[in-house]
Amino acid sequence: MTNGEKRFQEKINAIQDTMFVIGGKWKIPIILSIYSGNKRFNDISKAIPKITNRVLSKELKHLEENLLIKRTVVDTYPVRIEYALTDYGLGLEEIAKPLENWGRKHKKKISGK
Amino acid sequence: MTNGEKRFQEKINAIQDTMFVIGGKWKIPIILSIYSGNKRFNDISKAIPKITNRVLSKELKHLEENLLIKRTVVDTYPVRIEYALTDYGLGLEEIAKPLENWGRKHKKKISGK
DNA sequence: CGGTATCCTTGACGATACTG
DNA sequence: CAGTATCGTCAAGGATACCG
Repeated sequence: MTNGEKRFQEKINAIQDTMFVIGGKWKIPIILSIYSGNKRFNDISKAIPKITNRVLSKELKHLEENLLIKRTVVDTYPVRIEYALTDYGLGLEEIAKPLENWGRKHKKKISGK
Repeated sequence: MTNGEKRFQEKINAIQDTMFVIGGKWKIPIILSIYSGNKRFNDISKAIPKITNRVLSKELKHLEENLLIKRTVVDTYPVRIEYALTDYGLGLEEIAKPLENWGRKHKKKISGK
């Protein structure tokens, strides 16, 4: 494998790693929902049209495992569960912004303007 | 729907549009492969470990429909087919870079360094 | 060389019901 | 309130063979 090919493979791997973490239909919406102030399971759920409990639950776990969000049990009675972005999770802004900008541009382009 | 909610939905839509175009397992590798100099079907194929003809064929069509690449029939004998990024496709750099950078950071983070 | 055709597997996602 | 459990669907992707 040449040097160029090696750098090429590393690029691909890095991007596919990112895709694994934030890819799929729901991860970014969930992150944005929490980012915009929703803390509790049902609040996040309501903010995202059409997501089901089952899927939300799984995605939250995935995001927690990847250190992007933190789940906290607030010790009131009855207990509340709160989700929050970690500092690390806030770093996603760095990629969310470009993705959003590109999407807006693309829509115009494809719709023929 | 409040104003904040509306902006939130627009953000999500823009990002999901982007994901639709470049999401999935192979689109970015294919784009990078062409970007790095591969023009012909079998060259692109060889540069990307494990991709099958069927999948590559479908993805190339998808990318062409979204105006990111251009397919040209070169009139030699026998004819050659050449793929190239469009100017518009080159604009993907704007999102590929952040995705790559974030992926590298994330790998370190998760592997515990 | 540049693909199609067929068939198959898997995993993401959905619907609905239920629970501590 | 914050999820699980169960069952079902569907599309992305894979394996292999073949074609003009």
